[in-house]
Amino acid sequence: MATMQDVARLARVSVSTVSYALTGARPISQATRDKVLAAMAELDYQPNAMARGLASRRSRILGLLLPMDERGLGATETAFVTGAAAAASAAGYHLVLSPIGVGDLDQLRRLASQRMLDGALLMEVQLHDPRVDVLRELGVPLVLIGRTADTTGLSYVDIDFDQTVRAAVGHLVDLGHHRIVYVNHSADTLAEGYGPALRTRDAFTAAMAGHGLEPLMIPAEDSAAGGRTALATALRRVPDLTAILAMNESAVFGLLGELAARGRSVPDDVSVVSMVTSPQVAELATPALTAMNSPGSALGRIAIETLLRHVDVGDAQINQQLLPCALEVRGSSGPPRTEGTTTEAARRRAATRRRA
Amino acid sequence: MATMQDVARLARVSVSTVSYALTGARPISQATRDKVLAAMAELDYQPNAMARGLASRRSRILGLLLPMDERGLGATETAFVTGAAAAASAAGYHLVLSPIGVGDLDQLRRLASQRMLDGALLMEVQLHDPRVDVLRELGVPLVLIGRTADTTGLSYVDIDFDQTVRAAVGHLVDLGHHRIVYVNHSADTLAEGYGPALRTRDAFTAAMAGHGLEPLMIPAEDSAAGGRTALATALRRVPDLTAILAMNESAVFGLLGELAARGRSVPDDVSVVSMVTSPQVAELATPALTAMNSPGSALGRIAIETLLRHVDVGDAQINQQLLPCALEVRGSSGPPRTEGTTTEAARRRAATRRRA
DNA sequence: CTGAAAGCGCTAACAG
DNA sequence: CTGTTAGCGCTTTCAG
Repeated sequence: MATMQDVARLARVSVSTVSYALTGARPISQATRDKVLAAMAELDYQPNAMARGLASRRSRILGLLLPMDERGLGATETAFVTGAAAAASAAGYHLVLSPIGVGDLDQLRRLASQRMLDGALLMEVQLHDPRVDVLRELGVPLVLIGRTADTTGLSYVDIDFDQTVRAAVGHLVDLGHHRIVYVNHSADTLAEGYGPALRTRDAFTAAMAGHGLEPLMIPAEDSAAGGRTALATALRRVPDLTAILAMNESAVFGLLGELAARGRSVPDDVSVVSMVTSPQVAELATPALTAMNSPGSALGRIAIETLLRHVDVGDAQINQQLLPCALEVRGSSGPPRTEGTTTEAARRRAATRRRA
Repeated sequence: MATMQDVARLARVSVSTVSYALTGARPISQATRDKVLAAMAELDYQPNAMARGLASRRSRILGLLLPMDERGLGATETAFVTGAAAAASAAGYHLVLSPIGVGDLDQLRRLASQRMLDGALLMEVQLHDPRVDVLRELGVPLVLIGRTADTTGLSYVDIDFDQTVRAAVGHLVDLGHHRIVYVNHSADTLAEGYGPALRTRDAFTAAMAGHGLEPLMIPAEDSAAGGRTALATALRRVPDLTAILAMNESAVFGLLGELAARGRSVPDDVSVVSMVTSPQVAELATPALTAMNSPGSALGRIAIETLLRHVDVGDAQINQQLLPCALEVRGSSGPPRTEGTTTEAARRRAATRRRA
């Protein structure tokens, strides 16, 4: 493994010159630079990350703090990670994913106080996220993916839930739907103050009001069973509902299953629109889900760019940015049946159609 | 940020004593150790990772090389990652996930030759995986998750596909099924030599032969559409099939959707068993999928333990280990209808049942 | 524009 | 059992 000494010797310059050629921290004559670069190439030189980090007090490592629950990473999160990794790599930084949630504060504290991280991206941010306090206390720059309750002095990028919900409701209303039910995350999740659940709830209420419609939200556990229960509740409360907006990738599958079991066809009897969903997941359902596609990789890129600005200049400008999801119409949404269709009639028709 | 000097001064010992107290690389009297520990606690001391890494030529970082395709991380992979992270953390190492696939060789080369990684775990290993060559050349210890074609001199942990397939087929045969079709990954994936697809194919052939049954394998694209197409093909080739074994989490959803669309009920008309599937995903389907649960977190733990052995002693013993998946019966498998039931009759009965 | 040299904070001989 | 000290490989003043 060649060192900078070796390069300097071969190029017949001093080590500092090699260093400056590498970092560009001070001007170098073209002739010298060429000599140095040639020597580096010949020796297949790669700077030692630890030595560099020790001397410069910069690890060139950015952490992506990524709580991993048993559910895994959806395609949405993956797109985010991929976008972030590409942006970091382009800037000469390494992005390391650390499965650190709000429960692993000690681990985070260790990682940060060992000066391993030049900066951190927090995913799955909670309204009161203790990781923020830990990182601030240790002086590690950070950018949130999502938002805490109080975002003063914090940079973040997040989905524009308000606009996304408005677009989804607009799509359904344009199709002619009036009785639209919103299936959200669980009551516990709402009680915990999970931002996306709260923000979409409020956005749904506002969007429906804007169209002069009655908003009904039903919480659902993040599972197929939760979706089935939610559908039962929805049908009890609004027997003649014609559309469901869902913000719960797991529940939406149970919901579709239960709809089929009850003989309600999608989208003829009930339209379903899924929020913040990746194309890959939307295509898994039968029929494929009309969905609001999350801007995963753009979100990742912007987050890294913002973070690097903070890392490079300590007091960089705070950047708070929202990106909307784009509507992608697939098979699960369509115009409602004409008024007057009863539940019983619809069921009978569905059964008939199936036998045909 | 306190340094080791500060600790030494406060404890009235030399820096080397502090260092040895920290690493345990040489015996320390209890009294001295207590003094040092007290000083550390008082100063809230954390060793500087870069300095440590430079001096010891050990980064204490293990890389988990994890190609991220657009599909994301399933619950299976997540369990693996979580198990590995826990094991690494317990050993005082940091596990960093790097979204590096076989296409990002340059990035891997940089990471490794900058001496950032003490060792690496490779996921999604291909039969001829160039990452192995890069790491070996650079002297970075590695453990495979999966297997290359030639595994001499390589440690790996992998799923015991042979035993897993045998157990799945056994389950169906015990229920009374004879006409069992195997839905695998795509033809392209097979042609590329993707290990799990090839190994399960062969295991399926062997298992069926063991029961005196005819094996039929059908490749399917990794998507819902692929599953629908595969079902159509399967029914064309074996109109009276009673069971499907699937090794394709995406296709299995399309397959179930198509089965429902054709009025074949699961499991009454057709039993479905999904291989190497996590409980979370299995529960998403309606009915919930009988599945072979992958040993994700155990796999991760064992992989890390093996890797650390290689890191600690350069010429550690090669460890090649296979873990089986465990059968978990849910709603998608059951006894077949009695012989003689025609497709038409089954469809009619299904429709009737649904209206009841 | 270039060189010399003083560290960065820690580990690991080498001495006792 | 403990202390002294020479690096690890690089960055960054300070001089020229």
